[in-house]
Amino acid sequence: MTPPQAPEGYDPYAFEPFAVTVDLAVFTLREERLHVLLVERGQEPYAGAWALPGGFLLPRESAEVAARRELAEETGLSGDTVAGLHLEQLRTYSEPDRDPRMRVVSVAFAALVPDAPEPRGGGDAARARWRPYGTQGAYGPLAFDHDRILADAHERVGARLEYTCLATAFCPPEFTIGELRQVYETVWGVELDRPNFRRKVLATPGFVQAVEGPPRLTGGRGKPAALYRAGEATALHPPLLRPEGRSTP
Amino acid sequence: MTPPQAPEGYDPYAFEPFAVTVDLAVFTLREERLHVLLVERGQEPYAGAWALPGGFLLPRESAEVAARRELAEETGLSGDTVAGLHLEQLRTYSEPDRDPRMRVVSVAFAALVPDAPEPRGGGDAARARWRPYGTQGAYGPLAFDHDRILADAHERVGARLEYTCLATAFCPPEFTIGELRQVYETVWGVELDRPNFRRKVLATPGFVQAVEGPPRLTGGRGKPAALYRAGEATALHPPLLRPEGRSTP
DNA sequence: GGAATAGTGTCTGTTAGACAGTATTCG
DNA sequence: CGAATACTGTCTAACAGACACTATTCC
Repeated sequence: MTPPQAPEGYDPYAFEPFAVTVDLAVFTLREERLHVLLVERGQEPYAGAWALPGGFLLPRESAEVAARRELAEETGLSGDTVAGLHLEQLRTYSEPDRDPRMRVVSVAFAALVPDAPEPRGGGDAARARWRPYGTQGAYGPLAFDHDRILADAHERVGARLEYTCLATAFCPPEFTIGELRQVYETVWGVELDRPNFRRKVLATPGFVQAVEGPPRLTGGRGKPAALYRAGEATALHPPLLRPEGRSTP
Repeated sequence: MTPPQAPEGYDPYAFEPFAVTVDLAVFTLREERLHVLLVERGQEPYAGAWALPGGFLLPRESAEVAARRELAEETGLSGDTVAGLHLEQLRTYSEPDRDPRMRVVSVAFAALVPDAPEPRGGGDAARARWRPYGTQGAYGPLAFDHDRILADAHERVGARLEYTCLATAFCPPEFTIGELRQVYETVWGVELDRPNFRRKVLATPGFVQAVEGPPRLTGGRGKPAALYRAGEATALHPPLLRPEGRSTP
């Protein structure tokens, strides 16, 4: 809400202040593996641990704006590039002790990046690295409750692939059906039947649209594949369900 | 995140403080119509306007705990009852000017209540009323950005009915298939084929389980219907899609 | 009996899944 | 040539949607 029971001339400083931050689970596909962007913490608490990128909301920023700003800072990508990326609010984490220093409420986002340039640029980006998803254990548990946030983000992205055209957000502007299938296979961790996947995608109006021009070789082997662009549709009807059949409870 | 770039001994009071609140979109079914719980504001801003119930997070409360506390306060329901209700985090609204008084970040929740006792009890509950959903216009626009939050909540609940067993949260502990169908029809605003709906529900393992005992008359007419309880499943596979085919983009 | 609701059975067009087979490219 | 990938076609079992029909109750 917004304070119905707040006293009339209530004092903004009456309560212990809350800090509000954004945390980002940024996914990309590199070498047929799902990768996530992590930063190494330089200071306590959790100094030396890996964490999701993120930061404070500035005084006149919404969480969405702050998330895009942080994304640009951490990846070194241009503002224009970041403006076109898929960014989706996940949920808000507000357990009182999630940060030992003070009360921090964090709005988590999931972002999808098509290609994966190694983070570069000044400042924050210097500490950011792409890490294969699922191997966080190799880097020790993430700082704060970021393991939980990351797991939630992965589950959400997997579920969104079923009902939306989100998969194209992982692909470059022009892509082959095989590359699109790779997105599903990599995120879901399953193998899909190639002919059936192709038929399903092409039968869904607005999912992809053919691109004129010469086909492209995939990995140097096999027949060159036709190219497609993302279509106008955002939702998938009927959905493209995961083989096993797990959904978001 | 949680401050990676915060200066080492940073001062929690350095920034203008953010207030953090919860807003609740509480739905119920009364007389075959979807109703939402609204409160009438007694003070500026938006004095006299209707608003979603909600309130500030207490210093050591998570958003979920605060939401259940507010729900109990506004409805007059017991803590035990509220503990069993379906409560789902929607998203967080953080536009800088959503509250003219100060910076307020609000975590919105959607809640589903099976029966609809008129709100009673002291304090806040006195101002709360059930209002038919879709007629907010008759009461003027809601305060703050609550029209938007309410619309988002409705869309989310509708989408969740497709993929989860959520519909049983609108029903009393024992219900008929017809009552369950009413939930879908009312929230979606469509008519469903009775035999097909029945077949689909009974064919989904874990959605409902039969209850021994005598059937119950529905509305005083027709054949008494068998009773069911909510099953163990939380997800619906395959999903029960809306006839038209709109999903969550 | 008429109206209303619960419940059963049946038909049909669509679709998902499996899989055989052809086309094109690289080494 | 073999291996790998793209693409086409076909078969089958399952399912959604439509709808006819019976059963049980209140008026």
